[in-house]
Amino acid sequence: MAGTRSTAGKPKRRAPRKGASRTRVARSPGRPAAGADQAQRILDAALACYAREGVKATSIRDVAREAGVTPALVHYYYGDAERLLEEVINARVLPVFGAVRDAVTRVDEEDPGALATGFVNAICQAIELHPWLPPLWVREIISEGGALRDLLVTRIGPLLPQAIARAFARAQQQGRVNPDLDPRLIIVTLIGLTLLPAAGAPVWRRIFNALDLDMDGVRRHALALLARGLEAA
Amino acid sequence: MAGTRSTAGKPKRRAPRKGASRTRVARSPGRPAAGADQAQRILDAALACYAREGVKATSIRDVAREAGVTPALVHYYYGDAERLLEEVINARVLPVFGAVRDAVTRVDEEDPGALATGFVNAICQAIELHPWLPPLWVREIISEGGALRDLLVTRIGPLLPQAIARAFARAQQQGRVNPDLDPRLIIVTLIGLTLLPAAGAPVWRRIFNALDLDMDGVRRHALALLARGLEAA
Amino acid sequence: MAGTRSTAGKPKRRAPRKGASRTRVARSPGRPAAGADQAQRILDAALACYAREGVKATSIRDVAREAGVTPALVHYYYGDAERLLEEVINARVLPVFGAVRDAVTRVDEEDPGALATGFVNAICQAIELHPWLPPLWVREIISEGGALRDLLVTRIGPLLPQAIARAFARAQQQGRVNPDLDPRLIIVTLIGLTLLPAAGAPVWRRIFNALDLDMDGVRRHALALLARGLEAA
Amino acid sequence: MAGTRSTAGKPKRRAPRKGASRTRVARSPGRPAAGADQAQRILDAALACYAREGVKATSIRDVAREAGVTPALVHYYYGDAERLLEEVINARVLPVFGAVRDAVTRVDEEDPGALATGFVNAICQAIELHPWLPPLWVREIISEGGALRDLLVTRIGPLLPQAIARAFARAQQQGRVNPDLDPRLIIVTLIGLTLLPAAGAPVWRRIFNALDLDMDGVRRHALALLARGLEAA
DNA sequence: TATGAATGAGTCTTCATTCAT
DNA sequence: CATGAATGAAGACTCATTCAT
Repeated sequence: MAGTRSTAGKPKRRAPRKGASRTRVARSPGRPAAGADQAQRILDAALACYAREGVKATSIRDVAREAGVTPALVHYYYGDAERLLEEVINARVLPVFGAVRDAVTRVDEEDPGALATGFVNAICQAIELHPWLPPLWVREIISEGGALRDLLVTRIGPLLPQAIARAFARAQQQGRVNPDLDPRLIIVTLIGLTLLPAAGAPVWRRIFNALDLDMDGVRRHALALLARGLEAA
Repeated sequence: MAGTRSTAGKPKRRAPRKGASRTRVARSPGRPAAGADQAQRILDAALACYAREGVKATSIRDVAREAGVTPALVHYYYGDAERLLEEVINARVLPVFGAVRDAVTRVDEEDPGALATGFVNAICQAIELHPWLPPLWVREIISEGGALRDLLVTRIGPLLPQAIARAFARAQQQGRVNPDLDPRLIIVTLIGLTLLPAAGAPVWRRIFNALDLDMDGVRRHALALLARGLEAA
Repeated sequence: MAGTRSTAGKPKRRAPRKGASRTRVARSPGRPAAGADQAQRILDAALACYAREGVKATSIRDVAREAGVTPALVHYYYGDAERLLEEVINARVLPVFGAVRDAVTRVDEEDPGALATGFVNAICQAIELHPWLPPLWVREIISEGGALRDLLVTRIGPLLPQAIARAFARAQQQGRVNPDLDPRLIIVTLIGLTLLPAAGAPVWRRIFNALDLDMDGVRRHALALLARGLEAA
Repeated sequence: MAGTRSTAGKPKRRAPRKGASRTRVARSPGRPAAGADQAQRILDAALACYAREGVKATSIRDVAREAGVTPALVHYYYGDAERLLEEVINARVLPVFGAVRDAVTRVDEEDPGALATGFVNAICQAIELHPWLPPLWVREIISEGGALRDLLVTRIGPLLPQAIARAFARAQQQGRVNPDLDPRLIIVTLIGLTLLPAAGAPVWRRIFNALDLDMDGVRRHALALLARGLEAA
C-alpha cells in the first residue's frame, strides 16, 4: 500500500528543497577532511572517465564504478555531477595549467622563439605527467559544447594565450617574426602541434603501425617546424 | 503488454545487443523510397547533435527533437542509435573525406609543398561547406574513445595520411624537406593547423575578442607557417 | 565499462533541459486524446492517494500502484508530480467547488438563513458524491503547508467565502443576525460543521462506537445549531 | 562494510521492521541523562516539522535539519522515525490534552453551557501556548490516515469526548439543550469552532485580507454561536 | 556523547524500444 | 508511413541506518 513507501529518493514532494541542494554532509567546499582518500580516488576516477568518455557522457555511476565505490558515496562527497566536475577542475585541472603558465612566464618574453619553445616543452612535460590532459583538452575545451570551454575563456585564456599573442605581435612589428602569421593563432598552433598530436597518438600509431610515435618525437617535430616556421627571414 | 522486449533502456551506444537487432521494418539500407525527406532530416539532425553534444551523449530523443519528429520515427527508420550512426557516417561523413582525398590526389605527389597546400586548401573548403566537420573530427576522431576512431583507422587513414607520409619521407630523403620533421606527423600537423583552429574558433574569438578570426585567416596562417617550416634549407 | 551506461535518468548531464521539462509526449495540456482512459484512472488514483496519505506524502509510485499502471506511465501522461497535482485540481477538484458555488448562488442572498442552509446542503451533497473531498479539504486546504492552500486563496476564496461574509455583514447591520458573530467566520463555521465532521467521521464512529453517524446526521446537527445560533433575537 | 543492516531505505513510517528494531544505543525510554537538551531540541524540531509538513512527510533528515544536528544523532537518540513519533506524542502532545481535560473537568458537568464554554476557553488557551496544536490536530488526528488517529481513539477519546457527549445527552433528555442536536457531535462542533479556525487562520486572513482575525475573535465567535445554538428554547 | 564515512534501497525521471493502429 | 501508448531498465539523487572512532 501507499504510505509505506520509503521517503528516500523523493524528498517529500513539492518541498522545493532547491535551495538546500548541497547535501548537508557533502564535502565539496573544503577538501574532504582527513582519512578520506576515497574522495581523492573519486576525483581521479572522474578525470579518467572524462578523458575517456567525455564529460557529458560520464555518469556518476561510471565514476563510482571506476573508483570502486558506490554511486551514493560519490554523491556523498560531491553531491552532484555538476559539483563533482567543479571539484575536478579546481583540484586537478587548474593546477596543471597553472604549472604550465609558471614555466612559460619564467622565459624571456621578448624572445618569441624561446617563448614557443618554453610552451612546447612545458606542455609536453605536463602531458607526460597527466595523460588525461590531451583528451580532456581536445574534447572539452576545444570542442563545441565542451564542458570546460568557459574554463579556457574565463580562467586560462586571460593568462597565457593573450600574453603570448601580445609578445608575438610585438616581435612581429619589430620584424623578428614571420610577418605572414597571425599572432593570435600562434597559441592555437602551439596547441595543434602538441596537445592535438598527443590526443591522437593512439590512432596515428595504429595508422602508421608505429609504436615509436611518442611525446618526445612530437616535441622534436613541433620544435623543428616552429624553429623555421616562426622566423622572419 | 507492450514493451516485453529485452533491449529497452539500453546503454547509450555500443551495447552489442546482437539478438534483437534490426527492427522488423527498419529501413537502414537504401534511403527509404518515398515521403522520406524525413529520413534526410533525421540524418542532418543527428549530425548536428553529434557535433554539438558528442556522439555518445546524443540520444535518439535528442535527434528526434532536433529533427522535429517522434522518437518512434527515428527508431522506425534507423532502428537503433548504432545503425543511425552508421548511416550518418556512410551518407554524410565519408563523402566529405572522399572529396578531400580526391582534391589532394589531383596534386603532384612529388612536390611536398604543393601537397601540403593542397590539403590545407581542400580541408578548409570542406570546413566551410560542412560546419559539423571540425567538432566531429576533434571530438570523435581525434579524441580517445571517439566514436569515429575506427573510421579513421580503417577507412580514411589508409588513403590520405599514409600517402602523405610516404611522399614526405621520400622528399625528405632527397633533401627537399626540413630534415628534423617526422614525415608521419606532417598530416597530424596539417590537421592541427586547420581542423583544430576551426573547431576552436568560437573560443578563440571570445578570448581575443576578435570577430575577424575566420577560416581564411586560419588558412593563410597555416600556409605561412608551413611554407617556411617544411622547407629544407 | 563506462560509456555503456544508459542515457536514461540523467539526460546527458548538464544539458539544462530545464525549459524542455514537459515531456514531449506528455499529455497534460489537452485531455489525453482518446482511448486513454488510463489517464482518467490515474487521476482518480491520485485523488485517492492524496485523500488517504496527503499530497506531499504521495509518491508517483503510490499513484501508479493505486491505478494499476507503471510509474513510467504516470510520468508519460502527467510528466511530473507537480503537473499531476495540477491536473487533478483542474479536472477533479475545481469542478466540485464550482458546483457548490452554483448551488449556493441560486439562493436568495439577502436571507442569511437560506444562505447557510444552502451551503450546508450543497456541501453535504458534494461530500456524499466525492468521498475524497473532506480529507483533502482538511489536510491540504486548511492545514498549514497544505498543498492546495493557494487554490483556496486564489480561486475559491474570492467566490463564495467573500460573498457569504458580505451577505452576513449586511444582514447583521440590519439586525437580522446574531450581533456577536464575526461575519467572516461564518464560512469557517459552516465548514467546521460539515467538512470537518465528515473528515473525522471514521474516528468519531470508533470513539462513540456508533455506526449511525452519517452525513445526514451531520447535516441535521449543523442546521439545528445554525438555525438558532445565527438568528438575532 | 558499513551499512549491512537490512532496514535501510525503509519506508517513511509504519514499516513493521520488527527484527532490527531498537538501535543498540537508542535512548528512547527516559530522557538521556546529560548534555541532552539536544534531545529536547530534537523533539521540538520534530513537532515543528510534523505541524508544517505532516508526519508522514517528515523525514529524519528534516528533523535533524530543523534541530541543527546530524541525522545520525536523531537516530542515536530515537532510533527510528516511528519511535521518534512516539516520544513526541508522549512528551509533548499528550500533556497538552491532559491539561485541557483537567481544565474542563473542573467545570460543573451538569451545566452544558459551562462545559462548552470551559472547553472552548481551555482549548483556545492551549492553542495560544502551542502553535503546533491546530495543524497537528487537523492533519494527523482528524484526517483520514492521520498518524495520530489512534491516539485520539485510544487515549484522548475515552476521556473528554465521551464525557461531554454523555453530559449533553443527559441535559438534552432533561430539556435543557436544543433537542435537534446530536450530543455526540457536540464535541466535533466544539473542535470545528476552535481548532479548525485556528488551523485555517492564515488562509482566512489572506482571503479576507484581515490581520485582526486572531484567536480571541475566534473564541468570542464560537461562544456567541454556541450560546444560542445549544440552548433549548 | 556525537559524528563522519559509507551503503543498500527506494523514488523520480528519462530513455529506447515495441506494438497496435 | 507514422505515431500514441506503454513499459523495463537505468541513472540521479536522497534517505535511513550502521559502524568505527
